[in-house]
Amino acid sequence: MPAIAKTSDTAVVRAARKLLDRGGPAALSMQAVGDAVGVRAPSLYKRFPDRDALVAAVATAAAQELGALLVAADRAARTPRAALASMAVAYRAYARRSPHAYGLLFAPGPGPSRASRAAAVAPVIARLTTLVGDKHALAAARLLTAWLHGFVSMELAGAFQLGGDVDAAFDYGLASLLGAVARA
Amino acid sequence: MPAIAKTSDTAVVRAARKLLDRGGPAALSMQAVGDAVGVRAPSLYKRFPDRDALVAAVATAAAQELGALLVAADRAARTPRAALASMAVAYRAYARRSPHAYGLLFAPGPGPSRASRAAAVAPVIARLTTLVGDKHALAAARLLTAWLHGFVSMELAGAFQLGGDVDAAFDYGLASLLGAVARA
DNA sequence: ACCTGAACACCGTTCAAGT
DNA sequence: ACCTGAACACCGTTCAAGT
Repeated sequence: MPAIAKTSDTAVVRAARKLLDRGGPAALSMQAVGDAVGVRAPSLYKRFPDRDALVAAVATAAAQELGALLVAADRAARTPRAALASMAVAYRAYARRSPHAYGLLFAPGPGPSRASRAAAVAPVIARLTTLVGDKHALAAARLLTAWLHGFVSMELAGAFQLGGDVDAAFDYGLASLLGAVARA
Repeated sequence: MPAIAKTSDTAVVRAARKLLDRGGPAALSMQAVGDAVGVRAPSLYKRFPDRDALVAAVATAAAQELGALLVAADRAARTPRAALASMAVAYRAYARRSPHAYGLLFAPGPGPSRASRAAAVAPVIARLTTLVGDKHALAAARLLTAWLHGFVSMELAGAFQLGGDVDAAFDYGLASLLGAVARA
């Protein structure tokens, strides 16, 4: 009874992510993932209880990836305000670069683990704490992250159809919000 | 060749919406919709080219429904600022009452018609025009609607997991934004 | 003009059987 | 311990045949 593993959890998640990036959620089928890692679909159920669990693992990896990018953007900035602006730009860039993976983060259905989602927002909360104080940091973080998520998901959905400069709208929104929270 | 129609476009959309409300997108299957209107699934293709088109029709109806609620909230208010606050509350209430229908409005995949989506936001833009002037109305509308959409979709996804009062965070965000746009 | 049953290709998932 | 083929129930969709 040798029991040779032909693949691994991480290889499965990586393959699933690639299929998602290339073709959206519908392309992430158990059969396609199995093909990509050289295994039949039923074998995947030894690693993940069902498709939702696999999708959730992809979402968790995406949340970690985004969190790492925000940390990097935060570190490269010199003032709290510049750090928040830099994280906002990095956030939007990630969503535009990986729209399907981003779409998993706050969608109904299988989502990232609580820990990974909390970790993704942690650097934003940390900066806001130094900027507005403990008392308002959480509410301010929710204001900023809600706007960020709403803006990029509307942008990805093509909901900004009334013309005008979308980049300018992003800058306007960011400046308004940073001004508003600094004043709180 | 009598050709008796057993159902109608509006009855199909209504049945699809009910299935969506009750069981989410997965419950909106062509077979279930056919059962609900007393017809076999293939007959639905005489009315809608495919499932996405039917879902888009449900999304369009939802956008019109939300737009009408915003207009009503707007009309009941006495000042531009009160009207905006009232529309924001009505917007959130709609999303919480009909989360699956709301989820269609800005999601990837089949969405509402451009006209219906524009109509849903029109009362917000109108109020902002009187409040901040033509020049900033569009950017201000995008700030407000992006925050609204982000807030309610994060709330629906259960993304506010760090505790605190979510209602208070909504009020804080709304007050901050109304202050920010009034100042612009 | 609309409805139907039969068929096709594709899902996710279970499970007994292999090594 | 992991992998497989076969099977099941369910999809969306097409199409020839009915009235």
